[in-house]
Amino acid sequence: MQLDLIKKELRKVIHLDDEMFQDFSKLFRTIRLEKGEFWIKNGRRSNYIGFVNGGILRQYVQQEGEEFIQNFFVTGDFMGLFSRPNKQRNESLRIQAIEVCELLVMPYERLQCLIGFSKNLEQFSNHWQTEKYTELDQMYVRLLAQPPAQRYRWLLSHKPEIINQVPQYYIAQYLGIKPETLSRIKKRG
Amino acid sequence: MQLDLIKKELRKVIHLDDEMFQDFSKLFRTIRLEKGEFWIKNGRRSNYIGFVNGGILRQYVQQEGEEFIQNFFVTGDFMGLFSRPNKQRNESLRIQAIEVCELLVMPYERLQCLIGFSKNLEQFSNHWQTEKYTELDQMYVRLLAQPPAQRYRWLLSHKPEIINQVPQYYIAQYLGIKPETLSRIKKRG
DNA sequence: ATCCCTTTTTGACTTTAGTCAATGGATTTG
DNA sequence: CAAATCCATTGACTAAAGTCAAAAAGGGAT
Repeated sequence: MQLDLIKKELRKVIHLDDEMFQDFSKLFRTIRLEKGEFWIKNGRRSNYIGFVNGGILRQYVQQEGEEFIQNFFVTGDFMGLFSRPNKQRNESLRIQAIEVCELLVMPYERLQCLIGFSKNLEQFSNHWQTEKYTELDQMYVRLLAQPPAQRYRWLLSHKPEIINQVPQYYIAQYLGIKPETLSRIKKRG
Repeated sequence: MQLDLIKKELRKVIHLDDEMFQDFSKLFRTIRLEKGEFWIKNGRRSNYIGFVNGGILRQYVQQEGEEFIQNFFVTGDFMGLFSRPNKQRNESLRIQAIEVCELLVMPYERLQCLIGFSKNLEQFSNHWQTEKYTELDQMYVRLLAQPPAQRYRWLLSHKPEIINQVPQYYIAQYLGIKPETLSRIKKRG
């Protein structure tokens, strides 16, 4: 099990000595998702939090036959830090591997338990909740205030890795436009 | 100071006996905002959390001369439960009283301190963070997936109090459309 | 390389929301 | 009360994105 990446990501946020990380890492296990497989299906909330150790996933909902992407998870992201205490799950929510992915997963309850023991992990949880909220809030304003072409330019300059790794019709679903429109935006510049 | 409402709202979420509430309530003070006054201006994050004891406010950003409303706060809402640990503040964020408002406010640090002592208040904080995140997430999907007319109908059936208390051009700013368009939507039904 | 399948691009046309300007209603102010 | 102001509505027009269908471009597999 390759744990350098998650250690590095955790250490961006909290102090975590090797011994603590040792304890922490014992609770993880690795799973592999093939392209097209789901981590979450039909809004069924996962009992696990997950760390993307490699690959890329999309979180989307289906409405009237169309798919709308809320978020991408790329290598180095944590998934599910918010999903747990959330009662009103969305039936159509799915998280799907866009390409082969390796995830490190841990039952949510265990994280809760660890957090109970360690002030550092509580920081970690708080940090990520706030982080995710802020991110969503900013995306919201973008969607509300900016026309498609600007949203695309933002994505281009702030998340180039997504544009490189993901088919264009997914990008379109993320930007809230049709693939044809995205194609035309790219053409105009 | 009229505290029945906040007590009721708190008790929806956590167990809080009269003695605890007594302690808690000592830390609040009341402020009155006239119509048009700001609780937060230029993204300057407030050191206070606030409870709307009466009235209604709008949270909005300005971009290229236009205003976009992210959220309304109505009687019974808490404000600022997320704002604290948030470094990258948005310069143009404002929260403004749409009509005369009465707020109960408390320094954020004191809440933090109380949370340190009381497991219940930690629950409270967690509950609200999750609540707010979920709400925003659902609004996001609505904005991404639904056309203006559907978004209006949703507002009509789920937040009628907003439609009743707020001028239509604010509703339009909230729905991401122009007032003229909203007018036409209403006409068609 | 060719074939097949998927994705992207392109074109013509339709639908939808935005823009600008004018009108009408309601409320406030002198 | 009339004048002024603010907001909502309406109409004619423009701009933007969606739709549908076809063509072009990639990307594997054999």
